[in-house]
Amino acid sequence: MFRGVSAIKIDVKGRLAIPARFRQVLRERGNGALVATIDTDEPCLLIYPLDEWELIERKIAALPSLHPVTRRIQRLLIGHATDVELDGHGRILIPPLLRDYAGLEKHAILLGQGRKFELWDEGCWNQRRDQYLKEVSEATDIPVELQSLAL
Amino acid sequence: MFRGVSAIKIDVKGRLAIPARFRQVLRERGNGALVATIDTDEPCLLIYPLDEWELIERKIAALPSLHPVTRRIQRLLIGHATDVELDGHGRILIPPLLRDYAGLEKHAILLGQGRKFELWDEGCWNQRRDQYLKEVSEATDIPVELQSLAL
DNA sequence: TGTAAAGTGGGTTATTGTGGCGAGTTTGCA
DNA sequence: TGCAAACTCGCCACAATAACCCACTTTACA
Repeated sequence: MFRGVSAIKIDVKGRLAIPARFRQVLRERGNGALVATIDTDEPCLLIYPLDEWELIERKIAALPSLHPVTRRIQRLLIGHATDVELDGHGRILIPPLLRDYAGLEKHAILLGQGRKFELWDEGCWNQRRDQYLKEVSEATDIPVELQSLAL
Repeated sequence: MFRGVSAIKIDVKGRLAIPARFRQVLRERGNGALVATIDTDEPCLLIYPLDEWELIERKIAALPSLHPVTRRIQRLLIGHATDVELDGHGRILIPPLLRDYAGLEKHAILLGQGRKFELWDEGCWNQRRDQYLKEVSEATDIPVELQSLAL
């Protein structure tokens, strides 16, 4: 499971270094092959190990493609999913179009999210995080499952 | 599986370069023979490896052609299907009629979509993508299969 | 504080993308 | 049937990009 938040820099060529603690695992699974795609709710990218992505892709592809919403999800997710690979220094190159989508500048935030990573532009993430914190503290309609969750 | 977005240019002669990462596969399957046809829902083109297209064509042809809707689908899909071939530089030539149908100008977007590609005019795609993103986030009638899909 | 590992930023080279030229072919028209 | 125009297609050249390699800085840890 991938955990934790890391501040990372993206160099002028669009490369970013995956934190060293994840590299060995990523190299063992699929030899450092990853897939980056967009998140449909937020301006951020999702990064999966290739094998993990293939599971999801199969599920998405199997959805009834006549249903307009699923058709759109297929277009967006599979359409944006791009293979990326760890280079000799544990870095990946984010394709320009995806960089644009997430508004990625020099400073980025990589969030471990269990089976995947989320990649945010730093400014964007700070804004969202504050907003989330605010929303959570103000929320009144908390699901019962959540209320019973002992943190 | 074909995946990922690529921004590509169409030259004045209507040629477009298939991204290099797909070429080898396309050459191995059917020696670079492809089929381009129209999408019946959206102003874009569908591009299949020839062998993949032949499967689909057979399925379409097998539909009960007395039914007016299938008759129309047959006309549209099979009628617009055009053989195209990778040239020495990995480019294909899109026939003028198909170019017009998809409103293809100089800047285009190629979307990998599993077993096929979709080819969009860039402006058109940007519009649609934003619309899809909006619709997906607002959608209420999400299929159960999709709800259970943990991204 | 010394050493190793990780992070960062170049420079170089190979590959890919793009536009242009020109020969050959087809099409349309007189 | 002959000619001109348009279209294809192969080829070449230049530009842009990504892959590779190396070096320096920073951090972590003994």
